[in-house]
Amino acid sequence: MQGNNHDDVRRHNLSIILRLVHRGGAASRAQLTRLTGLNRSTIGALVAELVERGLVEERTPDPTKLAGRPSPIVAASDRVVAIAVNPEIDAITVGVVALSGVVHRSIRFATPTTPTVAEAVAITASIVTDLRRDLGKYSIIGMGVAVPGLVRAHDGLVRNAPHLGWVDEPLCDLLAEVTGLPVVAANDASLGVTAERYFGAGQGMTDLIYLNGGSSGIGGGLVVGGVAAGGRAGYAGEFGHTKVSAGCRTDSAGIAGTLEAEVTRGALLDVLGLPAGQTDADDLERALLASTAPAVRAEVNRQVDFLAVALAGAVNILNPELIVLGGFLAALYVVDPGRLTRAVAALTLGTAFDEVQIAPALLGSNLLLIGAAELAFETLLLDPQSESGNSAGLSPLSVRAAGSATAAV
Amino acid sequence: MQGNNHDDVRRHNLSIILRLVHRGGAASRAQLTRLTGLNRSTIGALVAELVERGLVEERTPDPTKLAGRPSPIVAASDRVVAIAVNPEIDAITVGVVALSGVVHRSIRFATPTTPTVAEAVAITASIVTDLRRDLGKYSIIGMGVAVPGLVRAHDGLVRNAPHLGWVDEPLCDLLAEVTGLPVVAANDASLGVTAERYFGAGQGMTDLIYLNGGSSGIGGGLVVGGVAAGGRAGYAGEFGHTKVSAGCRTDSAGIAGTLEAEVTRGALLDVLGLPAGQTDADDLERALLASTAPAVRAEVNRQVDFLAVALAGAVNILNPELIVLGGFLAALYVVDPGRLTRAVAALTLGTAFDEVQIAPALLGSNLLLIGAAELAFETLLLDPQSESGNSAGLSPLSVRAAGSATAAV
DNA sequence: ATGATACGTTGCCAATGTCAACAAATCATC
DNA sequence: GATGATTTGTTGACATTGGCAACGTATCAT
Repeated sequence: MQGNNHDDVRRHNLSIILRLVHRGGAASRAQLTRLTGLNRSTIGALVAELVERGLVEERTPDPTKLAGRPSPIVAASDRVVAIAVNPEIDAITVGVVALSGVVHRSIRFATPTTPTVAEAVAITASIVTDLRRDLGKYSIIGMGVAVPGLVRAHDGLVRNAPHLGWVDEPLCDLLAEVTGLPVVAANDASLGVTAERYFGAGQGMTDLIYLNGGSSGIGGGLVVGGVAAGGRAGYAGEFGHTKVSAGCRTDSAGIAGTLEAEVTRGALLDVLGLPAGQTDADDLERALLASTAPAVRAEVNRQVDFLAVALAGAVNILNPELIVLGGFLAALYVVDPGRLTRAVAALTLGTAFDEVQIAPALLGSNLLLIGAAELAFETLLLDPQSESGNSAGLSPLSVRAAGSATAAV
Repeated sequence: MQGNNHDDVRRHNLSIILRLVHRGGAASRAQLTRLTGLNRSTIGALVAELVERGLVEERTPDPTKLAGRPSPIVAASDRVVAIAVNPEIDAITVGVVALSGVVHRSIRFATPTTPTVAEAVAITASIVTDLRRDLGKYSIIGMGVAVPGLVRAHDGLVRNAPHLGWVDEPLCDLLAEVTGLPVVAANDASLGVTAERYFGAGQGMTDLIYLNGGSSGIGGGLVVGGVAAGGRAGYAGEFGHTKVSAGCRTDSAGIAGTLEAEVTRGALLDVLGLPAGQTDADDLERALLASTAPAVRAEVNRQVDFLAVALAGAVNILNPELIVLGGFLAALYVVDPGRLTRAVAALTLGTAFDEVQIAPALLGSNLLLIGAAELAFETLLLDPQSESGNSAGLSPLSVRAAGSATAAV
């Protein structure tokens, strides 16, 4: 059933070390020795191989104030990068994320209309071509795409992205053909939970669920037993269609009484009297916190109570350590944390589920870029001996536009 | 974070081979070579070690009708056994299950009243003592307990078994002390899904959910991404408390409108006019299939529709390959498969979830024994080099009572 | 400057799976 | 019934890998 090993040992050990410095940040060789349980000499040899492959760099030790020979710091390379892509209804965002976790670039290309697949591919290809010119010294591992819709895990086919109007589009193949890079795609919320799990609110946890509230609905992802759950075909995490009421409001799939039908950003904006277009998640949160209007409070309470039903259902089934809320759901939680916590507790098996925590998402606008890049890195992390990317290009990266700066191209 | 390996290679390979012959049944050495991708000589050496440890046996080849030297058949031992225990409200069932999958014994000890923990331990200890006398030639690996309630994964503490009235009982420790065997416990429904996954309706699947309807409520278990999901503390799978209606009937936890409140065996028996005590799942299924009364049909439809809400919620979140229904839920499904299938489809994201299948549980009365034994075997399967049980006893096992025979002791 | 401590480096060793050559056991054909 | 083809077990040499112990090295404390 499962393959076995001889040189798999090496691959596995290289994989573990690369994962540790990628996800846990830089670590000394001595720390790696303790974390892995491997011998000092082995760690030395393994790190040497990773350095030779250009995947990690060794720095002179930090001043540690401790006796003994200082241990070199091993850090994931800044030069090994993945391209992260996130198509949305009004823009295509392309990011350059390094194995070290640094987001070198984040380019948001606004589109006048909702992009078709062909447009999205063309725009992405154009940005990538420009980036390659700038990214001379960098090694591009591959491309990860965060799609707001159902993505078939098997081949990255976009089965249905309702808000983009994409149905059965071979996005991965198209992007791979145009860019020559290996391309992987997944649902955006599934990537969100990956990002939060490794770099955000869920660090070190093995069982967590993530719900994101966007302008077009509610999606999510889950990690079960340390494994990002995709389900049979990669469609897992559709929390938005959980039935939470007997009401007749319907969601985007035409199902009545679901979480996505009852809990909406639009209803919050309406009751606050805010315009839909220019209000982002932070604005909404501020407005909710500032408002004392009874109508606002009533709507918040109504939505929180429905959210609690969906969360309680998931908690009873999955018994997670942590529930991470993103987008406007985070705002809903922050406005009245006690109400949601109590409502969930009332609907779950009391004492047994006391330990469940709820937290807002930590990663902001970079969430999806980090998640998509992580997807692209996964191949490399699984087998650091595989051909490590193709560094094609000319000049070094200029330093502008680091972080999550937004720039038209 | 994760340990690494040197001799781990051997352990891993031994583990894989033992798993293959345990779960997939006997296989020839040639088949093992293909399945594992290992070399013939390696398979030879590994199998030899397993034979020496008494974990597998080699038989002369079957007549294969093919050219070439016949390959010896490797089969998991019948002599290596686990004790499986399942306390219920009116009986304690103890089974002897071999690594080969054979259920050597199944002993149901009826109790006049709901057993306390002390009684359950005493009864089990007494049966095990008797068994040991009979099981001379057998090697007892350990004991697995299927508990109808919440079991903390960490240490096997029974947090809350409402129908037995057990709260925070260190059942594992008590049984281990009395019998001297390593004891592991888990929720009964979680073990049910394990059994169905390896030996029943879900063979070879990586994403499935299992719901069991018993006289005292609805529990379940899930396998996500090939891993049996326990959740943070092992409480995952409590499907019974999913909210499915706005009604005010309450479940055993006092929550209104849940699956367990609306979908009950009792209501079916009432409408059928059957007595609660003597009707088992098969009787109920027969009665439901035979009845044409409108009231019965109406109640079935009502329950099926509520069941669909809970299943749809789980499907949207988990995107499983298969839903396995056990106990009276299987009866509910079999009476009108189309209705449940259609109702679930209507509440999930159409096309994307078309492939979800629903099936009744395959394993009958042995389900929990097999699941509990699997739990006990897990240690051995993970590391076949660990001390493989203590064969203490005198005379060989008499051949009576194989299969699922029920006998008082 | 000396010692203690902690860590990297080096060479040797043991364990394990692979490989190739050979032997064995079956079937098909004459 | 003998021969060849085919498939598989067996055996011994081999390569790779991590562990280990001894030694060298870099820091801190006195």
